[in-house]
Parts: sequence; C-alpha cells; structure tokens
Amino acid sequence: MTIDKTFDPAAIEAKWYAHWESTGAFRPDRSNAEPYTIVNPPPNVTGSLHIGHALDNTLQDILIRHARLQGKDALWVVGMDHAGIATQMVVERQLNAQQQKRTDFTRDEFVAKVWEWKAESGGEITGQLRRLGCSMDWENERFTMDEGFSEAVIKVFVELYNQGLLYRDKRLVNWDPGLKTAISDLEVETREINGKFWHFKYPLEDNSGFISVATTRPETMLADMAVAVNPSDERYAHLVGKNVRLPITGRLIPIVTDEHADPELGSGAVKITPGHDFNDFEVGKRAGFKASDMFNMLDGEGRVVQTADGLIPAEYIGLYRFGIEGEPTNARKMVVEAIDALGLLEKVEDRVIQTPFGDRSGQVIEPWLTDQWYVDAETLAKPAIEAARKGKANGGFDIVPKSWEKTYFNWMENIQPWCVSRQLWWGHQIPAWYGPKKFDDGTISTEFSDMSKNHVFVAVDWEAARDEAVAYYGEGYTFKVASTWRDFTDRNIENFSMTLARDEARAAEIVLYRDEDVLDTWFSSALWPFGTLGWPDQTTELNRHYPNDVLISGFDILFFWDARMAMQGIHFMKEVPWKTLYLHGLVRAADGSKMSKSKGNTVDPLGLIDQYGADALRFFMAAMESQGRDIKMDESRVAGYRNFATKLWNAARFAQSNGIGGSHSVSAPKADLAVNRWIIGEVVSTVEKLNKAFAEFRFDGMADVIYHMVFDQFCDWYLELIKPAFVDGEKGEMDEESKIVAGWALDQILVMLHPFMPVITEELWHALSDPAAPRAYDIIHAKWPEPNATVDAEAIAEINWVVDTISKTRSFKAELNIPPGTRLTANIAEPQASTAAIIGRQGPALSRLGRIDAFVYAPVDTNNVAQIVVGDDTVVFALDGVIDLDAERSRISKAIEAATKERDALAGRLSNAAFVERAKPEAVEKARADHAEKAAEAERLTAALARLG
RNA sequence: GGGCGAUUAGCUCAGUGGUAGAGCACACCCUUCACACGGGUGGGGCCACAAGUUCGAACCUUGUAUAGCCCACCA
Repeated sequence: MTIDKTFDPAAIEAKWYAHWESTGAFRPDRSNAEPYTIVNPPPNVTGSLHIGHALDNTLQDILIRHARLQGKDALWVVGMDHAGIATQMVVERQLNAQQQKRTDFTRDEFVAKVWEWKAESGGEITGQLRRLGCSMDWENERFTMDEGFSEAVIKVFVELYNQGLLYRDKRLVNWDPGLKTAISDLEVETREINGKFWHFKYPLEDNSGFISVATTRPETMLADMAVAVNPSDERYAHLVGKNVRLPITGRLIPIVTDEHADPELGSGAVKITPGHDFNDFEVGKRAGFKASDMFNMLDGEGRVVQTADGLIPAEYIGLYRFGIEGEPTNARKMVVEAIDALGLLEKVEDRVIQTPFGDRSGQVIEPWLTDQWYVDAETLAKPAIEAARKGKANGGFDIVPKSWEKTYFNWMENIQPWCVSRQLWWGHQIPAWYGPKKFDDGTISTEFSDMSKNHVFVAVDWEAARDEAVAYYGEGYTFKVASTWRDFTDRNIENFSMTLARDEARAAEIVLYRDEDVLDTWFSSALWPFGTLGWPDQTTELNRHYPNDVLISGFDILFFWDARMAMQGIHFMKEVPWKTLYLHGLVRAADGSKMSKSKGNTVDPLGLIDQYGADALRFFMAAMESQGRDIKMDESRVAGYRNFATKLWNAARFAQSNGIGGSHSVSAPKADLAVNRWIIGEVVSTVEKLNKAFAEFRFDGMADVIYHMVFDQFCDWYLELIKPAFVDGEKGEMDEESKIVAGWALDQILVMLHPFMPVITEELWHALSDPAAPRAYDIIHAKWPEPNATVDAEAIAEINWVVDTISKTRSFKAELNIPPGTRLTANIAEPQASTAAIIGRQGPALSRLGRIDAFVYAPVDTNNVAQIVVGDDTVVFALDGVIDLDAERSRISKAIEAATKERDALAGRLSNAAFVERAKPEAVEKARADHAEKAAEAERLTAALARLG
C-alpha cells in the first residue's frame, strides 16, 4: 500500500476506529496480565461532546493506550449517566412543544417516554467519543439506570439506612421553585445581584414605640416568628421579652436575644423567619421552636400560602414571592406598599445582595421546610480524608496535582449532610415505603393527616418492605402497595379513607406507599467505580479492577463526584476507588473567559476534528495539559499539531519510497555507523523521558518529548544524515544498516506516539509493513519500547560535531549573504585527531547538508575567509571574491563578545572564594569546565579575527 | 472573610537554585529529488514589583500590585 501524497485525517479515522472496534481491539483477552483500570466519568445521556470532554477523554485514552501497549489488561469502563434533572427537563421541553406537560401523564407513562427518548435521541456523545478515537470497552457499556447498576444503588441506600448513615429529616432545604425539587448545597451558586435593604418599623405590643428591623426579603415578614437582638446590645436590653405586633398579619411575636444578631448591622435588630432563612431556622430552634411548628408561607413554586395560624390576609394568597413575568403584582411589592401605607417604612437602601440561584434552573433558591432524605456525609468523609492523607503508597490515594489537596481536605472536613432526595420522576426511586401510624394500643390510624407522619420501611423491594410491615403491624392484614404518595393524594383519597376506617382496622387492608422521590444523580454515580464492575456480586472483574488505577476528572466535579466516590467506595468496598485522583483544569475560550453556550464562545471539538483531525486535537490537549492550570483555547496550536502529523506522514512516505519499514524486533538492531548508533540512543532517551513523564502524569512533558524527537532528531537530522548514502553515494541506494535502523527507529516512534495520535500511527504502522510480511498485529497491541539499548557517547559526540559544523556553516552564509547553495572547501590547519576521523566518516553528510566539498588540513593563503569554531577546531573557508570582510569581522566580533561575556561571568564566579568553598562540587567543576571551553573558544575566535587583518 | 493558583518573547505556554526555552507570529534567504501544513538563518525577555535567604534566585521566604477561580450565613 503506497502512502498517499497528502495526509487526510478524515480518510483514515473512521476506517481504523471501525477496525479496532470490530476486532475487539480495545479489550483483548489478557486475563493473566496486570490489570489497569480507568472508569470514564459517565457523560449525561443528554450530552454532546464539548471541548472539556475532549480534554478529559484524551487524557484517559492516552493512559489507557499506554497501559495497553505495556501489555497490561487495560480496561476503560464506559457508560452514561441518566442525569435526572437534565434529562427530565429535555423530555418535558419536548412535551411542552406539543402542548403537553408531564403531569398529563402518570409517572409510569412519563418514565416510559424518557426511556423512549433515550433510545431514540440519547447517547449522541458515544459516537462523538469514537470520533475522538477513544478506546473504551464499548462491549460492556453501562448506564446508571440499567438493571444491575440500579440494584447496586438500591442496596447502597438500604444499607446506609440500616447503618444509620442515611435518614429522613424535616429541615430547611435548598428548594428550586423552577424545578420544584430540593437540591443539594453544591447545586446552589451564589451570585451578586443589585437588591434593596428595606427598613421596617415593628410596633411594640404596648404601643410604647417601635423596633426597627432591616431585611432584603420583605415578603417573608408574613411568616416572621420573632425579632432577635444581640444579648450584649444594651440599646435593646429593656425590650427583650416584650412582644411586637407584626404589621399586616397582626401576629404577636417575641423579642429574643441571639448571637446571630449583629449590633453593627442595620439597627442591630433582625426579624426572624425560621421557615424561610437558614440562619433564622437556627435562631428559631435556639429560641425553642420545633421545625414542625415553624411557619411556612410559600408553596413549591414560590407562591404565598396561608400560614398555620391563618393570619395572612386573603389578598396575599397565591401571589408569587417576588416579581415574575406576566404577574401584575407580587407579595414583596404588596408587603412594602402596605408597610409604607401604615407609615412603618423607615427607609430603603440600594444594596448588593448575595443571592442563591439553582445552577440548572437559574431560579432564586428558596429555603423551604420539607421532609427529605439526608446522608450523614460527615461520617462517610472521615475515612475518605484519611485515605487522601495516607496516599497511594500506604493504601490510600494520591491527589495530582497536590495543590488540590487543601481544597479537598477543607471541603471534606466541613462537609454538611447531603440531601439526596429529589422531587423528580426520572431517576432511582427511593426504596422506602410508608405505612399508616400505629397507636400504642395496636390500632392503626385512618386519618389522612397521619399518612404523612407514618411509619417508614426501607427495603430493597416491595416484598421485603411488606415483610417488615408484617413484623411491625402484625399478622392479619392484607398488605398492598401503591406506587406513589402523589398518586394517593391526587386520586385515591376517598377509596383509601374508606379502606382504612379506624374501627375496622383489624380487618382492613394496609396499603404501603412508596416514596415517590428519586435519588440525586450523584448518589448513583458515586458508585461508578464498583457498580460498573458487577457489585454487589463479587465478580472476577470487580476483584481484578477495583481499586481503579486512576481517575481523571475536571476539578469542577471534585466535590460533586470525586469526593463522593471516595466516600462510597471506601465505605462499601473497604478500599479506595482509585490509587490516583488526577484533576485537570477547564478549557477556556481564547480570551481566557469561561466557555458557555449563553456567551456563544464555545468551540466545537468536532469542528476541530473535521478541520485538523482527531490526532491533532488530541495532541493539542496533551501538550497544553500542564498540571494545575486551565487551558486557553488556541486554534493555531491545533493547526500546528496537524502540521506535525503531516510531517510524520511525509517522513513515512520518504521511508517507504526508500525501502525502509517492515516488522522489526523490539530490541534495537546492531549498528556500526555513528548516525545509527546516535539515533538508537535518541530513541532510548526518548523512552526514558516519556516513562518519567507518564509516571508523573506530565502530559505536556510527554507531548514535548515525542514532538521534538520526531521533528528535530528524526526528521531534521537523522533522515537528512542518512540520505547521502544513497542520494549522493555511488551505490544509488541506502545502506542496509541505515534501512534497518531507520525502520526500527520509526517503529519505536510510532508506538511511542500511538497513545497521543492513534489513527495516523496505526495507518503508518501498516503502510510501512513489508508487503511480503505484513504486521503480525495492529499498533494498538504493539509493545511499548524498552530503554535497553545503549546511549553511545562517542556517536553522540560525532553527530554533535557534524550538526554543529553544518549549522554554523549555514549560519555564516546567511549572515554574510552568501547563497546557501554555494559549495565551499574547508581548511583546518591543525585538526584534532578525532576531527579528522569524523570528517573521514562523515564526508558525504558534510557535503550534502553543509555544502562543504572538501576538507584540507593546511592553512589557507588568503585573509578573505569566514571562520567558525567547532569544538576545539577552527574551520576556515576561503571566500575570495565573495566575502564582505567587514561583515565577517562584525560577525566574529559578536561571537567573541558572546564567548567572552560567558567566560568572564564564569571567571567571576570562580574567583569568588565563597562560591568555590560553598557551592556543590559538581557545580564548581562544571563552572571550571565551561570556563575553559569558553576561554578556548574566545581565544580561537580572537585569533580568527586577527587573521582577517 | 478564608483558600488556591496565575503574572516569563507580540500571542499561547514550558522551565528541576548554577548565564532564560518551545510552538505560533515576525524578518531575511531557499521552487535541495519526504514534506511550502516545508527547509535554513535570525531578531525579540529588568522572568509583574520590592525586600530578604543564599557563593548564586525566574525558581526559596515575606510583602505589594494586577487580573482570575473556589469556598463562606452578614439579616
């Protein structure tokens, strides 16, 4: 197969990917090999590939392909996340477009529609990951809602519950009125908005005056339960214990003391609304209110509802808390107007307010009193903190780069209970069933209101819940299950009430209602490192591949996902989920701003792949990934790596057209020629540097090493140096040794480059095979080079001399305006013995690349010369008629200046007694050697200048 | 209010106490038989600033400035 003249990534990408996938190349049978495991952060089923995925997955694929080349049993687990909120929103939006809404359907019908949507439109990203060349184990693709994984999720819930690490509690939760669900602390983002600070006067009950309070949320005064002042605040000491009469509702509320009240702020007195403010909730509890008695004045959409004492005037009921589009008025506006009308509005200030928003909905979060399920994160965090402290070497895990440790520890050490229930339909339904209240006398309540304060049974399934219920209520009942509480409250109230008439209880059915809420998506994805491997079954895969070797993750999900994986993994597996946690940065727009759809500054990775090829994009990601830093998008660098791929392509074309290529052993071939011994050494040092970079997760370092190996060493020098043997030589073709060594070196390069540029390397690997003896295996299964050949110092010295001579010759020609093609004769009056030998061997190379036809070991008889100093030799070129002597004088003077400056700097250092005494001996020795070298060079150059007259 | 980094060539970024590097861009030269997505040769840096430690600092310490990000209950 002849390599095409032009390199077209698109022409080969699909071909090789399909080949790999169809031959099972991503997961060869290596059951006896050392396992190596990475689980891919499951992308949302609604997602499509963005630039951050491109980075994240490229890094993982580099590690996985590298491990595979090392012969390991490399497993890259892949799958998708059901993404509760995001997916439900997508499907709901679709229904809305057809003038339908979720609540037009039963829960089962709606969930069926989501599955339908997933089958038709979900998982677009999996095709896009293939385009990026990612070598995941698609054969065993998982989904967080598939049967086995769901089983794991339910089991975890039940076990945590039974261990007392998961509980139901009524407290303030971050409520998203747009999505109408609770969300966790992490899903709330605080933004600064321009708001106002309203100062109200609350009249004292005895009409003896007013107490002034300030608030950013005037509407919540309808549910105020107290006014707090600081216990040390003497201004108010005489009022503590008195009541104020709340305007509008007329509710009498006490003036209490609490440290929360800041004397410096506003009037120093603060209104306390325990049902709608996190601080006030705590104050309220300290003041003796029970959560169940705290007034709630809003519904799940943020509209006013009557408080338990019924004091909110009717005209407020149903109003939104504050302005929304299309509503003529709102509670906030009406409250402020009413207070003003009463003459109780003291003043209004403009003020920047820290306001919580839902990260998905963009709605202002409402602290809302509800019953939710919480995980005792503090208990689970302790061993996860320990594991990170211990590090990989001691059975824990490393965080790379280390700079993230502090962030991790700080968050984990101050972790709050994790609210895991969500009021959605799409997700893992919570395995909890509620039964009616049982009285001490053994009878069972039939009161509707008791249904929500009933007994809860947490169990893996309905049968298990019923068994628990039988144990609790006793024999003799008929137990039934209803799917959800909402089904019950919406549709079946009458039926149900009749079924459970209290005095007939002994003969009645008991219906258990399953908790209708679903679990936070992160609750399930936290199990990804072991749930995907078959847990709770003790599978072979689980035993082999847990703990995973490394987790690659953006730092933006350190708390959401990584920390929770650590907690759940350690708790349920008794071992860390992964040995290394590698955190990478964000890919930013060219101007450094965050990419976002709303800003319209996103860069589509697929567009970059179309334009430059997947290999180029991948190489860019690796090259730019330096630890602890975000990546700024720079398309010109992607283009640069496309050029790099083209360079390699053409080098391979050159090789092919000269009979280089074919299958070579992994160990280096024997070589006599210096150039071959040199390139073998270069391959060896490249492998060593790459291995070091892999060990340290320095992706930029890896890219740098292989890039310069290919471009500088292999293409610019090695291939050029072996050309003369056949181009200018008499044989008309390359010597066999160079063919073999070049083929071997190119093979090693392809293998080393494969993790970064899988497609072009696979293509060239096969294109370069000997037609008579095709490759025995694909490069994806090749063997990673081992640095077992010698680095030959003598060969390096020889090639360095040749390279230096050629470079300096080119340089003086360019500076003296001598056409580069001009052929010259070089004179060396008194060559070093080694120099003559080198010239004897390297004549053809010096001629072809340096345009030096001959070396004469005698002085020249003219002063019209250009001179260069190479090592210990002064090489002189007679240039009668072509040389501009002034230009040459100035050129040499500049060189003298440079050499002298360095010499003098070194001399200065060496004459400093303190340096000689205290510096490391190696440093002193090196300074001496450098000084001698620079001094000799300066001397030779000075002599050269003198020779010009 | 805490925390984390960042600041190095025009741009994007490496840099491990011992005289500053890469890619792109720029200038000049080269239609040399793998490659113009190329080759060659150059120019271009008070390493943000200040003090300290050290024989020696881009690198270690402290402070300052600038522009970021994360966390946190100022009503």
